[in-house]
Amino acid sequence: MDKRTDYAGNITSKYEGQEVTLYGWVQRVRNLGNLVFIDLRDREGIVQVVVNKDSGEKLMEIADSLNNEDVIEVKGKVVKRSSVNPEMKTGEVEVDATEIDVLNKSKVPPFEIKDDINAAEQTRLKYRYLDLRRPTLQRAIILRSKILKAVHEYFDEQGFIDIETPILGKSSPEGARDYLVPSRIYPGSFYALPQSPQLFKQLLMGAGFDKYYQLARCFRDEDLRGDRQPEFTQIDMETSFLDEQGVQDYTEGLLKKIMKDVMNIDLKTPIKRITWDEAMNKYGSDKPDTRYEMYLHDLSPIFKDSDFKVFSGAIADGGVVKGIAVKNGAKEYSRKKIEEKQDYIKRYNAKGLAWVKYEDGEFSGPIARFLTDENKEALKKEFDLEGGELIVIVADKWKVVTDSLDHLRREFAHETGIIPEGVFDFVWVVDWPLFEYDEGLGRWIAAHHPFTMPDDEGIKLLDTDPHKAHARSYDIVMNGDEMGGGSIRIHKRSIQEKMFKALGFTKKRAYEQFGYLMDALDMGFPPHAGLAIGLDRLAMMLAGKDNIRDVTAFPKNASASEPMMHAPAPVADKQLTDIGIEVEKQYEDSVKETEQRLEKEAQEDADNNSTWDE
RNA sequence: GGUCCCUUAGUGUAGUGGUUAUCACGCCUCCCUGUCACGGAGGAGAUCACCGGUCCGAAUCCGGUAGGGACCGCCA
Repeated sequence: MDKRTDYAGNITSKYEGQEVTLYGWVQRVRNLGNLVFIDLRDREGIVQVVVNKDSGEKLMEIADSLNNEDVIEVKGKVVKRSSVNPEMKTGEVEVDATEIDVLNKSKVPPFEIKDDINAAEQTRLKYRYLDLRRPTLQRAIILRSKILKAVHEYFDEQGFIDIETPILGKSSPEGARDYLVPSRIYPGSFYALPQSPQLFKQLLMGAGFDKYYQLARCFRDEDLRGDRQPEFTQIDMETSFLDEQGVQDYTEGLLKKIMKDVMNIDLKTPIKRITWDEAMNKYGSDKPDTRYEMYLHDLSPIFKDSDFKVFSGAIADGGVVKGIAVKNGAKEYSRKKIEEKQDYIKRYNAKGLAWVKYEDGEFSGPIARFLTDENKEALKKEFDLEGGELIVIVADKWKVVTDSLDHLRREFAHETGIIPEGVFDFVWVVDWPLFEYDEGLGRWIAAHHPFTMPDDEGIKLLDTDPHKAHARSYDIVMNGDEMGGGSIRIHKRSIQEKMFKALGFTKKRAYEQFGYLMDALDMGFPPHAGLAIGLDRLAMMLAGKDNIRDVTAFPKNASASEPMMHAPAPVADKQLTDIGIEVEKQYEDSVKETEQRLEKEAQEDADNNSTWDE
């Protein structure tokens, strides 16, 4: 293969007059009879190749025979175009071809390789290598690579040491479900893939490495979402002898570099801070979108004695009444539209959505008649009403109210177009509770993880009233999405033991699970703290995508399967025998079905496409 | 574990009981020397996901299965 002069997408006027050799894919052929234009595409962009009858009959024949996605080598001279295309980076020039070699023909692809397609997720994933040819995905994957580069550079500059931790680890019942890996040598025993390298990185502090970082693969066997994959990458860091401020400074330095190197944006630091309490009260969320206001207002004082039992009753039952005012929402939202939202928030267990409109000095809507003059004045004052607002109110248990209004706030903001574009608004959420109550399990669990240091007051509370304790933890949030989080860790055995006790561990179980950690803490373990940033989500936000799959080269679909290679898939009986595992009877049928489906697909593929003569 | 939704040429879609199953892009053939979402003329391409039921008649209604999507739970 001859040496490529440059990427097709880089052939600008600086190559004018030069003979060039290019490789790439045929994006499009425009055949005008005795004049043929070929758009040649590679990862950097597109350049126009031109062939006409002066180029010779043979070249015309080749040009005429080209199909989309054929891979070709083009030699030719870069010349000025007679008509410039200002839309293209390479639009001032074109390549007057002297030679075109077809390196590999392409069948007609299942979808076109261009940005504005909307092929089904399934099809895109099945032909992922084609999907990844699309410029928008190439840009996203390249952007991700730039983030990785900035991360490595930053931590190296700051004296951090990149240390790999095991992928085959030990299962721990805390937190998310583990992916288990059966052991052949110890049939019946299992490794677990790490949910995060949490304990390893702490132990590395114990080992004296002082500043650690890693681009760590993490695995969680939980249901997927648009922003959640079963395997993902964390930008993981841990430091010794630093408090919150120290870790946050490093984080801000990192984010500043990423924003500059990748986006060419100067991130202002220090990043503002908001307490967890304030975030919950003003935004209804522990990951507040701070790009716009539309705050939640506590209306409980206004309605606690109201004749409207929905409100006063909720308060009497220990709940709250909160609302948001949507500017210009009165005209925008019909009764029907509001009722759709009411239906939606039922999934957060909301019983209903109360609403009033304020227009021309008058309140209207279904609950307007319950409002006393005093209520009306109070609402005007509370929301600083100007006219034209839609006010929506939820009265319920605190959690239901915040969940519902968080959702509504985001949706109203989106729909009324008040979210500024191109803004990356970071905020630290600090002063978290140490524990949260898990309704499902019916017990208290660690809000962050069990190795998080309580604040000074919290350490005292561990003995008396642990669930009121606050944690020395912090999350970094951007545009309403959690980017990362971390904490000061516990570095003393006594506190760690109290923590396990408060979480309902028995001494026996704590030592079975984490004895090695507590032993380590007793042997000169330094105070330490750290943080992890979710790389995938950060890349997704910076790439302007709304789905994490678009910044992951080979993602799983929403049902945690991968339609190209077909993972997960049944394995040979011999493999199961080796590890001493038997598939339960109840799953035999579905395993067989899957096997048959995969076999059939492979057979059809071979029948239709194979060149293999048997 | 739960709720809701989807499945019609290669792709995206229209189609609410009787149609020759709609349209666009793509594909194929021919014409065309300045296109760049080229243009023009013509053409091929769909057992309407699968199985069963209701009906004189089903892409359409009902039930089931499979595959897929969104969300709640779960997950930081």
